[in-house]
Amino acid sequence: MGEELIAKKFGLHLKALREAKGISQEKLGLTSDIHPTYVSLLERGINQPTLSTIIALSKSLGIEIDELLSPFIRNK
Amino acid sequence: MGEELIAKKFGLHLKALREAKGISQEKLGLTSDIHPTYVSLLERGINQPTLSTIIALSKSLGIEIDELLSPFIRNK
DNA sequence: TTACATCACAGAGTATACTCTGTGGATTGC
DNA sequence: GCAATCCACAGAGTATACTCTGTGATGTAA
Repeated sequence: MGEELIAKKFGLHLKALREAKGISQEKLGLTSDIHPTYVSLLERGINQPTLSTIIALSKSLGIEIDELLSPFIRNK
Repeated sequence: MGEELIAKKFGLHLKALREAKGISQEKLGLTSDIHPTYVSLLERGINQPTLSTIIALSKSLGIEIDELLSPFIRNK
């Protein structure tokens, strides 16, 4: 799987999870200490997150890491 | 959790998993298309991986992502 | 001793993750 | 109309992820 596809898949899933929680990119940025414009970059699949970003986002969304990364885990 | 601690935790776990499989950093690097010296950097907790690196490593180790990231997931 | 495997580590370079400021479009409510 | 919210996006800068080459230390086996 190419890196671009990985970023796109992650971005779509992140956006879906955020919208399911009913919070804005700005609010997610505030609670996760990630710049709102970078949340936008992630959701559009332009950049891919590092481990600490993944951890910060899942914590801020109130979910476990394996839920945030479920598109990349079989049987989920 | 600080970024350094995250990198250290991940590195120790990666090393344990790799040694459990009985393969060298060089071999893991070959099959995952990650430079062997970078595997060393990751295991020593100097750098932290991006999502695509996490995916490549878990694939190469023959495990799921949530097993590679289990130190950061509750109830695992 | 020699040879080989494995790894830590340095140093230098490239790619990209991430921040910050700002602009503008689309929507909603007053 | 105006104001406010939300977001895409540009552009520039800093930090760090990642590659590559090389050296040396350690252990093990012939």
